[in-house]
Amino acid sequence: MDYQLLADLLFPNVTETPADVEAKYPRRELAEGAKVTRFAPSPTGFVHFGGLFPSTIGERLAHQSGGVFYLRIEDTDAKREVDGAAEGLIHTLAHYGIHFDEGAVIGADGTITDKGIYGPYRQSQRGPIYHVFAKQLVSEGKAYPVFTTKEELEALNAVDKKAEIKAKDWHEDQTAQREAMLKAREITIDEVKENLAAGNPFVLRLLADGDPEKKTPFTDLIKGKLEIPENDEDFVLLKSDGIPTYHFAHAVDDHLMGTTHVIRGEEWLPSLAKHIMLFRYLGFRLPKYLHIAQIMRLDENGNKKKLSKRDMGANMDDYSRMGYDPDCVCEYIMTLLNSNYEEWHMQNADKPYTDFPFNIKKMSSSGCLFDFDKLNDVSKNVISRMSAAEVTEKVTAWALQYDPEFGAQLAKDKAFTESIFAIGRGGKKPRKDLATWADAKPYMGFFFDSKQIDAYPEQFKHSDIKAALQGFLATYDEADDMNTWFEKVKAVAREIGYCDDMKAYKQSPESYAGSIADVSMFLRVAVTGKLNAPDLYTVMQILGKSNTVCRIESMIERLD
RNA sequence: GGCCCGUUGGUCAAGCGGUUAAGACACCGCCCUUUCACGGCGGUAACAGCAGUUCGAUUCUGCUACGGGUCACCA
Repeated sequence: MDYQLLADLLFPNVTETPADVEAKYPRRELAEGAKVTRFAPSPTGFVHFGGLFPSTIGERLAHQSGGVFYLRIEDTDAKREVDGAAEGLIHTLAHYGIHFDEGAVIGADGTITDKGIYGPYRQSQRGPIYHVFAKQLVSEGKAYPVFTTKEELEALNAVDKKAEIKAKDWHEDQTAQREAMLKAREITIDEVKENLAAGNPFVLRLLADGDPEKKTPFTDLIKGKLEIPENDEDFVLLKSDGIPTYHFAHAVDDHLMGTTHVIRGEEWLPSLAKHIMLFRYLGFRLPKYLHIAQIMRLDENGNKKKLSKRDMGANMDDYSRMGYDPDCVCEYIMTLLNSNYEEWHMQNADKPYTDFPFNIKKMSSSGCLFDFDKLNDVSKNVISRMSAAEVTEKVTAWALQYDPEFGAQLAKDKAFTESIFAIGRGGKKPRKDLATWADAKPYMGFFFDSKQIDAYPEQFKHSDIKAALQGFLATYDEADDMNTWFEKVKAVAREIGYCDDMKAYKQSPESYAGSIADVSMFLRVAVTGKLNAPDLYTVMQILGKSNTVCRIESMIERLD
């Protein structure tokens, strides 16, 4: 077989050599140890949690080492592509603080443009580059074409691959595939000419020389030492439309773009042998690999399942809707990525997570379950450290978008709103009431809306409650300091025969009708409408005298 | 079904041949406290199983079980 002739027949228009292409993409000049990483999504939908994970790792590794982090759009499957998905991906990533030095970026006009000299950064625009290397492989006898008629191709595209594969008898199918593959390898120049003349499309397959009985030792930066069987499958390099498969694009692009570390999900582990073979065939140096474990969820039977796009907590845009701050989500991701992050953070509470010395060795090799409890806890901590002004701004912005009525109330008097969020904030032990911005309304909505009122516990006589409320109003003075205010509440308690000292009350609760705690509760419900609320004195101060008195008076009326 | 990866409390996880097997979340109890939140103290709870190597295995090896992934002209 004259391979050069075959190559010319298959790729008559390709005149460049690999060396020509290499010359256009010079090696990056980077400091020792600098890592070049990338995020390479296919634009088939929104960013999901499992995608933010590797991109965070890539961003950290690159930027922490003085390297480059770039975005490459893997749009080699036109059938699955979703309009606008690429733009959405970039926006969502930016929302979570993931910024790219290079690659496909949103230009000033809102459309995607290339930034950097290693482009194009959209694989659909790199066709000619792939063909140069494909031709090279053919000319070396390392790849060969497999023709189909257009009718066969249509039939192929019509079947539901997933369903078909699931129903397969594996053994039988693999034997048949193997036979077909071996037969296809024996194509002759004449057959190629005939097919070409007939206008039949072809796929280009790699001629695999591996023996699966032989294992190649391989070290993955996360999984550690692995043994992978050599590849013996003549996998597809170029699809019949001339577009490369993931495998081929991965090898060519990551080589030309100078990727030093490939970060991807562990579902790629089974095809690693293919990639190793491809890099060898092409004479490329293999990058380092980090195969990260999948994020899991619990299915209805209690089994772990890969967190898929439709699951609760998968779509990153849902987190915005639920009111999670991106900083909180990033923080949570860091705790999942590096087990020592929390410890570091406790000692460096004032530093941003980007100061954390991210370490590949600390990454877990097994998949973790997504845990909202933990996310909420992390969020509460992050938010508790924010200033009242920051919380005000963020809650308002969130509410304006997702709860406009509430948002308008918050925005109406910014200083008032901020004074509410200032309660218990700023000290050594700040309150932790909010995990999400959506928690704000149940927490402090009573400042704006006095219609929701909790019922008083049944054991208290309305006459007592009423007497307490009236007694309080009789001496209430907004100018009182907290101690004076509380002394007055105590006096009210005594007047209605309740104990004004908790220690004494606990000694013999049966001696009293109730305690100072109950009197406080009478007032709290009247003022806030709730059994539980932040410090009552402060609430009254913020609410102001007329509001406070008005609420108590209307409660007195209700009790009549 | 073949191949690959994984398995420490409910969850996330330290550990890297000798430990009373950390810590965080969740849960429970107590304390603080006019409620809540915060904070403090304490508690329940784990090395999947079986062999082997070893003076000694959570740690090394093998097998089994369970879980996950993959086997497309998808990524």
